[in-house]
Amino acid sequence: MRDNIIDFPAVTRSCGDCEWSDCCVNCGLGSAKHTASDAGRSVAHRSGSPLFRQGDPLDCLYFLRSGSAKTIISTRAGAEQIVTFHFPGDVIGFDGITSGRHQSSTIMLESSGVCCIPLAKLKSVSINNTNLWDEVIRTVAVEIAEKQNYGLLLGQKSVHARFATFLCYLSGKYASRGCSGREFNLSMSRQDIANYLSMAVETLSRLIGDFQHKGVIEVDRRFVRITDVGALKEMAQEDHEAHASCG
Amino acid sequence: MRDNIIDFPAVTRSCGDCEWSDCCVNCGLGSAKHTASDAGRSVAHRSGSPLFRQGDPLDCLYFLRSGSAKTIISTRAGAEQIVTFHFPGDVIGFDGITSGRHQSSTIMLESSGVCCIPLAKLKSVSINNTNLWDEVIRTVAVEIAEKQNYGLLLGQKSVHARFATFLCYLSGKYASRGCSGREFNLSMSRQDIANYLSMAVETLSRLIGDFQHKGVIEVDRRFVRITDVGALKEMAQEDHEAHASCG
DNA sequence: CGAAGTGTTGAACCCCTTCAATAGGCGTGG
DNA sequence: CCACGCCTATTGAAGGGGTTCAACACTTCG
Repeated sequence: MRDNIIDFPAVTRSCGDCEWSDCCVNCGLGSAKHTASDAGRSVAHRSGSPLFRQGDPLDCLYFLRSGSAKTIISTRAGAEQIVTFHFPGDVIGFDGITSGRHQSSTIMLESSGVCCIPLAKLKSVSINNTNLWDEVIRTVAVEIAEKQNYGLLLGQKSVHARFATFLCYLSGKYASRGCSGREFNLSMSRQDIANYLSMAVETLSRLIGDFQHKGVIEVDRRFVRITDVGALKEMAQEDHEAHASCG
Repeated sequence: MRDNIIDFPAVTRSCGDCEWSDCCVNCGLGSAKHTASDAGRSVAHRSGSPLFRQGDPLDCLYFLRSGSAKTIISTRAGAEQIVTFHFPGDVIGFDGITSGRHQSSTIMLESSGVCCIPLAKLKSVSINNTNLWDEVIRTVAVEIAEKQNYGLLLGQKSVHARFATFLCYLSGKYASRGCSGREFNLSMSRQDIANYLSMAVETLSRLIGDFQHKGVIEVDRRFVRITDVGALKEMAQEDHEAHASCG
């Protein structure tokens, strides 16, 4: 049944065909016309390889063309938290602009294509370029709104609602990229999901079993099919106080 | 002892003397010279009054000149979470730009002065204005980084570390605004703090007692004095695993 | 003063974690 | 092909951090 699934690589953004092409050093449309071979300069990253590490100097943002990634913050105490999952079209690295150093580490979850957007060039181009300016503001506004909802997720929701919200979140991400929002393959491990949702992996395992038992989802390894979208959305709205008793 | 405290009103940003004055409708420096009386158009808000509500149409951002505010998200289930506290110099409302509607509600915590920054004007002015462009990017980058740390706070830290982090956070906010980072008055209630830190008010009460007993802080109603900054910073770094046993 | 709101303290409970053991997938190599 | 080891995932039982419930103290204001 997995044959029907359109994976992200199929919706890869081609170089030069994105909102940021005017300030992209890879496709270089902003400066001069390049040959097709230049497109290859878009850096490919393997699964597990870091795009940048917390503390690294920051002189460019990154546009994720294909694949997926996770962004992690580490505390001095050694605790790590995944604070964002990235999908094609995302721009990564805004958090470190003020200090000039990355405030977090970003690790690829699969083989991915990434374009580099030098900050200096972004600035020089977006001044005088209304469309790019709009895109910058739109991008950061989405990021701020998402991180705000993430705070709500961690702060108010039960583990049940957290997992349901996560599935809805993924579903939306895939759907908005032209893929099926009903069935998809997870690009991250259980460990990553549990960390992102701030719960033990064991709890996540139990939740998956629970959701399957309730007939809301079907899971086979990293493949997920949402069989009852309505019920899932409802579960995502529950908070700590209001638990659904499902006999 | 509270007489020594410099409250935020003392560091109020005067109208026309801020990075955003070029696109401010209140001081209006961006368009034409105004008389002193025009400065009064900066809206004053009373404690408890909403600046905007979740779902309201968004056509301008808000610059907080004086006072303080809290931003809340409500779920359909009725749960509410304070996701940000605002202090003078903060720009409020970015999260709703994409949808054109506010994704959250902002309520004043005390009598405050607010300037309105129309989005359209912000855009038209920041095009071709390098300083304002820098300020916009710097502002959103700080907001993104802060929200990211907030996720880490909720996800990884114990209630102890959460409260310690909050005190360090407030201390930094006051210090960066020219006030004492060692002693200040809280502008928010215990209820607000507990909600922001995702804990019961009873837990917060116990923490305050605990911190005082350990000699790290002195608290008298809304007045806080940090007596051991080093210890506080150390406590802020602890996560769920590593608890300091303090005899 | 009395009522309402805010903050504190005590004790029982519970959601989730932690610890521990088992099962299953996958690459490697015999 | 199967064995072996490593890693990921699942499942069960016990324990703990924080919540919830309840009562009390303090402040504020009409």
